[in-house]
Amino acid sequence: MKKVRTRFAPSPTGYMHIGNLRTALYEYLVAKKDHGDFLLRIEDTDQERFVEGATDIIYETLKQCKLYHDEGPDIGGPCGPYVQSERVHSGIYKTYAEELIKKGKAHYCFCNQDAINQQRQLAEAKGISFKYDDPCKHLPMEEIEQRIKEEAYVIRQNIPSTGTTSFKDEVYGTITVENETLDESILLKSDGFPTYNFANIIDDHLMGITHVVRGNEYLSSTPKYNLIYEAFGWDIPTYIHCPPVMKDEHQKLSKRNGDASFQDLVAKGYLPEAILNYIALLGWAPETTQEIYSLEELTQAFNVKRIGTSGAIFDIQKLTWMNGMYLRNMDEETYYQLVLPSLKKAVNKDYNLKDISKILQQRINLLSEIDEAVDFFDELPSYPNDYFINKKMKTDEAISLKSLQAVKELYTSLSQWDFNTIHDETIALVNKLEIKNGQLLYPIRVALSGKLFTPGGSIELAHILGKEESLRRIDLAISQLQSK
RNA sequence: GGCUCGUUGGUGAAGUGGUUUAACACAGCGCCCUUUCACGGCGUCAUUCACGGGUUCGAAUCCCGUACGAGUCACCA
Repeated sequence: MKKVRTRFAPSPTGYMHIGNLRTALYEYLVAKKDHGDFLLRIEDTDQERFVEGATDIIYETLKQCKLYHDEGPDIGGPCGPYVQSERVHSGIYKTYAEELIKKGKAHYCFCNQDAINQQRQLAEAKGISFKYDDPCKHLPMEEIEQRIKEEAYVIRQNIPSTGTTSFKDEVYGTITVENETLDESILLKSDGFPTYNFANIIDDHLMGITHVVRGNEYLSSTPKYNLIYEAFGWDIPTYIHCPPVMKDEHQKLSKRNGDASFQDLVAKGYLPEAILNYIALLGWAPETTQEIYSLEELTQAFNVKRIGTSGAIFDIQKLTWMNGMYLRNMDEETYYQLVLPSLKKAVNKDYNLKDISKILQQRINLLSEIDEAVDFFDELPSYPNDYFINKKMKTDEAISLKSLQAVKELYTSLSQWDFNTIHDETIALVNKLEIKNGQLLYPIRVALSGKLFTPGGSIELAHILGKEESLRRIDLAISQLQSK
């Protein structure tokens, strides 16, 4: 059995799309499940679409996701170079294209591009299907030899006009098409660069790729690939076509529509691990009901047979939930280190950031929520007296005022300010006043934070804020309630 | 338009002829717990698997057709 080798072959045209990342993930998983190799190849055969810096984004994304490749442009390997534009210089694509011509499976074409497009448009306008019947196929040998010296030309694939071509896909099953429906597409462009389709075949073969994982938009061109593999007598790789990741039921998720890229999500406070975990589940279902997976666990659990066939809509709400799960499941110290930079930015006064981190951990889904969640530490926001009214807690302004006055007295009398003392004394006060917990604690929390929602409860907040600041805020609340 | 693929709840999905009166999760709703929200717990949310036929004692599961959707038909990948 040959060693499994997969490749992620993106074009450096901008940000990393979610669908692209998922393909990379699946490629990684397919390889690693069988202890195979995962390679990175940059497909930059379209010189017009090349975007500066896009390659770095690819490296950076793979690194952040811990999808480490075994061979690639940045780390080398036995099948280099791993950038197609560099491979072009060695002339391999041209050599193979010419070999195909010798085998009678391809031909030179001197046709004018605009003329063909005109024909196509004409046919489309008439509503009839267009298939280009290339006159160059029938050119005499002498004429061809003469013209390739002086004219620009492309090399086109020859497709048999009869018969069918079938291929087996691991997720979609066996697909058969009539050869006559296949176009004789260009293999080598007039600038000497191969088209994606051709470069792909040559490189996959030369790099020993055993499993091709890609989007299902390639389903219809796969028969043409096979014709070429067969012409060369090469092994056909195992195909794994994946369903698309959708934005809604009609549109695919794409950067062009302004949909979130991996980078956007990270910037919004999503963890790479959570993003990866979530997208693994878009179009693939594990055998058990487990949903939270580390990359290692995914590698174990992954099974190509369980990739679905219909498009999956990207649900940001579920990702958000999952991100929260990751945050909550972290150990305290890891979480603290993670949020420390944001915390330092958001809290400038001298509070115990570790304590703040602790109360924050259980209540946040996104890193980007931190700023707003802890803004009241530095400065008490102004708030309306309505905040003291809560039906469920059975509090209103009058009860709150009374409670706060009692708390003021209690807090003033406390000689110790550790969490347990505050907790025990506060609860004792509740019992003494014969009221509900919420009737005392809810007003305290509002007074201390000036907010309806806070990380942590009133006792945690009082503890973190300190005696002096807590009393100051309670005083403010009392006078605000009295002045009404 | 031709060809190819797809269609289980708002979303991701399980399910491959009977044990499914369709799992699980997100979202929603309701309740409980709790010092608020959250977290956690519990309950509820598809009598039905796009639709119509057929095969079968029995179908979401097999077959055919229809509808709808997507992909592809570039010197883009």
